[in-house]
Amino acid sequence: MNKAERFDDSLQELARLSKVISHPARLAILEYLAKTRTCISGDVSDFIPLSRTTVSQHLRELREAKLIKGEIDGLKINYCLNSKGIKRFNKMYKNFFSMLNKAEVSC
Amino acid sequence: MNKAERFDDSLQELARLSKVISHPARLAILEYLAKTRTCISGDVSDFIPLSRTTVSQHLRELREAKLIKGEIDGLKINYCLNSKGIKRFNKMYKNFFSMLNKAEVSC
DNA sequence: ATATCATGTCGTATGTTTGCGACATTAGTC
DNA sequence: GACTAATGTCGCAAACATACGACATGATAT
Repeated sequence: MNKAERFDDSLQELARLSKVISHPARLAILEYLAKTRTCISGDVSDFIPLSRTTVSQHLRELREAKLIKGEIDGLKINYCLNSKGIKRFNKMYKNFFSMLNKAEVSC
Repeated sequence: MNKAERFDDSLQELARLSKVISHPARLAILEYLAKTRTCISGDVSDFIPLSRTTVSQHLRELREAKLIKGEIDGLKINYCLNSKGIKRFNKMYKNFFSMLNKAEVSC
């Protein structure tokens, strides 16, 4: 039933990345990491009103999408924003939307 | 089980809009409308490799998110991009990501 | 009025995401 | 080595999204 593969690669990737930021918990995690630039470890879950398990899964999705990265530091893991991945996303987004914005609209 | 309401309004709205563009069919529809600036009616479904029913549902989501609008013209409906809604989305997106990009990263 | 065309909505099957408790793993501490 | 702390992974249930056929609606043409 998944017919996504019928579409263009670039559309698919933008869709995939958009899906990653389409959950408020994941946006909240990104926001939190932006604020605490010292990339505090997984006590992200103290800040986010969800169980540790759930936060851990959201962290994984963000990591897999390369929007954040985690560095092991003994027992803890320091998560922080992955500027490279974020820039890549921004570029794809901009690309798509500048196309939309340039378009003439006739109704 | 939906705990989304625990999050900030602005995060929720950005998440909601991101979800709308998180499906390649919906991106393809936006791209198509950008190309055929004459906002051809629902023969969008001839272009998109999905059934008319499914396309109609995707159109509705785009409409509800104010990314496109439809104008009834006799029997047909002319869909086209809703620049206002698109700009609003762009603004929210930019807002959020400029915050991320300004953030210092220390790992 | 009835036939037809362009659309939309409903119902439903199947797939995906979310949230979480329970268990597993791995690093330091005594 | 046994203990605890910080994480991660598994497995399941509930919710949500996707896709589509079948039916409903509404405009226009004959």
